[in-house]
Amino acid sequence: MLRISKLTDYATVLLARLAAEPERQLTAAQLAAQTRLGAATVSKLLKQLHGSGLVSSTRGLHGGYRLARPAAEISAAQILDALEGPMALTECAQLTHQCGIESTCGVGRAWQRVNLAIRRSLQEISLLELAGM
Amino acid sequence: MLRISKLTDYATVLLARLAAEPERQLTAAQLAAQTRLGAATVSKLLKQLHGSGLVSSTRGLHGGYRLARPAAEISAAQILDALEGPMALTECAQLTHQCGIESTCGVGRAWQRVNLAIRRSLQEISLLELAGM
DNA sequence: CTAAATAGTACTAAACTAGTCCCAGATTGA
DNA sequence: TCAATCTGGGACTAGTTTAGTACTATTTAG
Repeated sequence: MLRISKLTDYATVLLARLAAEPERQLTAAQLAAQTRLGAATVSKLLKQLHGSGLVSSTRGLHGGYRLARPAAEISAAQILDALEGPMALTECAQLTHQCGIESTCGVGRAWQRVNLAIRRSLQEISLLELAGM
Repeated sequence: MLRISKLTDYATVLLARLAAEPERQLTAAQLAAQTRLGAATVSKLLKQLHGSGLVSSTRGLHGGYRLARPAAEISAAQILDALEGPMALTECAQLTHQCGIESTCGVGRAWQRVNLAIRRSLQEISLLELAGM
């Protein structure tokens, strides 16, 4: 159903929390408590978000996470990219794929257009809006 | 990665084939041969497409499938709905869901907007275009 | 040195996807 | 009426993906 994974959804919730208090640095445990998600899951997600540059972190005692840049500068597309990799609606739309009927079906190319249209929609929505701010 | 399933992709290929010869009635076996997809899979997909009203069928000898209406009047959104059910980007976006943090997170509502934006994109693309016609 | 954090990796159970198969119902032609 | 050729509707299985957990290493403040 053209669904994003739960984890991506969770990640958005976490980012929204961070966006709500941009000056503070929140630990994974704090975020887990606030969102009622599993601590291990939250931790994993934050690592991933850090890996893709959406949040910055400080280690050690009194460490934690915060947004790497203002919420207004983080788009839904970037969040999806961070958690689900570069978007490709179909396998045909990926560069490496060879489906055998590609030359005759012409459908692959069309999905790419759909892809692009969706991507544009996603780029126009910022974390600010996702967080309801 | 915001991916549609292979089956949906296949279904589009099948619909494109049917769109290419709207006057003929093609059997599942013929379509399977033309698209090089498994006969059983093609059969299953066509049943599904029939169930959701995108193709019409006639049983018995010399039976087969054809588009239920002109390709121009079938949208990508309808195809996705037929195969993947009503689109909902997240579980939060579904009516029946209760996630416990919904009231505070506000994210669910935002995904619905994204949902809508994507849906509009999909509605504007017809099978005619998907088939490259 | 120790406690509190993040970083990284590995693992498991559950859910979903893709694909196949079988048999019942419908229609046609001999 | 009978047999052949279709679709219709399930059930079933293997494979893959997702969600969630656990464990260990590393960093830092006090």
